[in-house]
Formats: sequence, structure tokens, C-alpha cells
Amino acid sequence: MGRPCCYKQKLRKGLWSPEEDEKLINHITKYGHGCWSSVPKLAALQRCGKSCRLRWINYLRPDLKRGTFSQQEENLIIQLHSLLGNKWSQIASRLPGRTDNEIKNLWNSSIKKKLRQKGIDPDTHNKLLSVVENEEKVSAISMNIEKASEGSGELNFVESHENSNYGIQTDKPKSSLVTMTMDGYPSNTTTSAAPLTHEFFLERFVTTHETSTASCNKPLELASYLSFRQLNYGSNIGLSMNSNTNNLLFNSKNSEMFTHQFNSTITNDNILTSPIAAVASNDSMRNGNSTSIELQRNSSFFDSNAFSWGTADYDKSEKEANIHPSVTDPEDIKWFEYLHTQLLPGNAITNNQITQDLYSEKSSIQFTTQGSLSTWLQNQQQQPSLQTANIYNKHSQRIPDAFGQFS
DNA sequence: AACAAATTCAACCGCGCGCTA
DNA sequence: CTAGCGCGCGGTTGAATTTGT
Repeated sequence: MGRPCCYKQKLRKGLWSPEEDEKLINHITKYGHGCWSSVPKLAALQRCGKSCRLRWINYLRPDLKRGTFSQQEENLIIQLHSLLGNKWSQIASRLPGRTDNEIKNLWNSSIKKKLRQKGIDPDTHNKLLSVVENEEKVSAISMNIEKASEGSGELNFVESHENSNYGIQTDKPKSSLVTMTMDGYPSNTTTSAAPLTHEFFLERFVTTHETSTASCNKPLELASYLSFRQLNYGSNIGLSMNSNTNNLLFNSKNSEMFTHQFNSTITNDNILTSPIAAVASNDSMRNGNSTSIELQRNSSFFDSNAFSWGTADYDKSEKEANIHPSVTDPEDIKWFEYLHTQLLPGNAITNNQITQDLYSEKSSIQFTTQGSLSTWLQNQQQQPSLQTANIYNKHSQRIPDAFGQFS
């Protein structure tokens, strides 16, 4: 339980003197810190072990970066905070050379203020809503994608960042479907743009499943590969549809800083444990001219840490979810190596993990919407570069692959 | 120049978790 | 099973510094 660490008398408190710093540095560089509680004695310091530890971690460690935070670092912090909340140590683990204390201070002293000035609630990362916007937040987000080119047979969608907070358009709905409707033919519909940043996927998905299970009358194999980068809230994610394969493709362009990816196979059986519950439109909805996909945030999945950015959590989720990192992009390789060498010691890639070229130029998320495994498998054979043999198994288990990348 | 207010940030505090006896 | 202990985390404090008047 919590105890005052400096209950013993004669222990110094407050700022450290250069002499004390020197003693601590000399001791740790010679012998390592070992048991922190024994450090003060061994280093001849009138401090408690806790104080020594803090001083070393936050100030004396040789690998600290120091200096002001770059804009990229700030963006990354905001992004990670939107995902992790006040998990400063987890956020710090993604920022080499930065400490949780430093990040926490930056957040409280600077970033919070900046976000508020932009009309963003730093706690929720949602726009501070007017009453009207508040009403909007409970309604479904709908996207109607107009067929852009009959010749190419592709549908294109480019997100709009208007009225959105770095890509987040509305407050997190308490319970509503996130619905994307693709109209595959030019006869109808306008385009109502909605944000497609990773927050869109991670935060917009709601917590109920009633509709999904009710409307899903056949298994849907959803193989998704999603890359989220560019933390400056300027991500450029497109959506297109290939009429030949009936695949819906998300394309993330201009990616620079950040990657999140996952592969999932979702069926009725595992829909409640998948990172994104994808609901195949039923036949009445799929009238040949349009396909509707409803995506839901699955609270049980997210809240159980199966989806996580933490090192320990990554390890956990990897074991639980049979994760298959799949990276070939040089930037991602860099991150991937970093993740597994720096952040995940002992968590090397296992031989059943694939390292296929999942994206060479663009990052994409691919949904197979035909509701049959054969479609997906056939598509994989046609696209060896997207081969993800382990995405589907006979048990239709989810295979999320979650990790981030920053440069 | 002097003072006050605001900001920064190092350090402390208390709690919870995991390990061990 | 439980208590003791060490450690790490997140929240908070307050001294030092900067900025504004």
C-alpha cells in the first residue's frame, strides 16, 4: 500500500544539488540502480530511493532528449492522448527521450490551452459543441460516396476536415451506428463528407451491437488493412470501390508520421470481439447498385486492451489475438524494428507472422463486402502483395494488428 | 526598475499493483 | 491468505522563471 517513502528522518527533499546529481550518476553508471531503495545508501545520498529513481528517470538519464518539443512531438502526444487518455507513461514510451513527467507537464501547461483555443475539449478531444452540434452527435454519420468515374469503375471519396477537430467531426456518440453507404452508381446521391482519420475508426464506433447482429444474416469476411499516419490532422484518406472485385478500398495518402494497422476477419461468431464490427448489408440493402457497410466501435474489444498501443498490452494482445505484423514500408520497418527491439524486448517476430508487402505505395484498408470467404481468398490470390494468409482461419478469429509508427 | 501575475517544470505525494515470505 | 515491501504511475504542489503592467 502507499506509504510515505521518506518517512525516515534526515532525508533531504526538494531540488537536487549538483553534488547529489554527481553522486547518483557516478553510482548508477558504475553499478546500475538495482534496487532503488538501496541506492541512496550505496551512493551516500540523504535521499529516499524513490527520489533517486525520479531524479534519474526524469533528469539524469543519458538518453533524455531535453529541449522543447517539436510540433510533430506535440501532435503525436495529442494523438496518443486521444487514444490512451492520461496514460503518460504509455505515451512517453512512444516518444524516445521524453519522460512521462515532461509530457504530462507539457500537456497541462501548453497543449491543453492550445486545444481549448481551438475549441477542442482536451479531455475528450471532441469539439466543444454548440447545442445544434450536440443534437448532431447522436445521429448517425453517413457517407454517400458518389461514383466518380464510370470508366474506371471506381468510387472515390476524399474526406473533408471542415467543421472537424483534426478529423473528428462530432462528439463521441453514446449509441449510434456509424454508417457508410456506398452508392455504386452515378444515378443518385451527393457526397456528404465525413472524417476518415483513425480517430474516426477508433473513437467513433459505438458500443452497442444490437443492430449489427440483427441485420447480419450471413457471415461477412472483413479483411481490413488500415494505415493511419500523419498526425498533424491532415491525413488524406480516400475511399474507392472496385466494381470488378466489389472491394471497398480506403486509401491513406501522404502518410508521414503515424501508422496504425490491423487485419481482421469478422463473422457473426466473432463480431463482438472484433476491433471493428462490420455489418454486411443484407440482401435487401444490397440491391445490386449499392452496398452499405455499418461499422461499430466494439467496446468490449477496445476496453479490454486487446487493442492497445502499449508495450505490455501489445504483447498481451498479440498473444490473445494472434497478431500478424505485416510491414515492408521502410518507415514502418523502422518503426517495427524499433517496436520489437526497443519496446518489446523478447517479443520477437514469430515464424508464423507474415511480413508481406501489404502496402508499397499507399496504405489501404480493404473490405471484402461480398460476404463469402471465397471472394476474399480469391482476391488474395489475385493480389499477392496483399497476401494475408493468416487473416482468415477456420475459426474466424480476429487478427488485429495494432501498432503505431512515428518518424 | 519594480512589482504582480502567469507559466514552467522538477519534485513530492499517495495510491495501486505485483512479488515474496 | 495476508502483510510487508518495492516500484511505477498519475495527480498535485510550489519554487523558479518568465511575462506583463
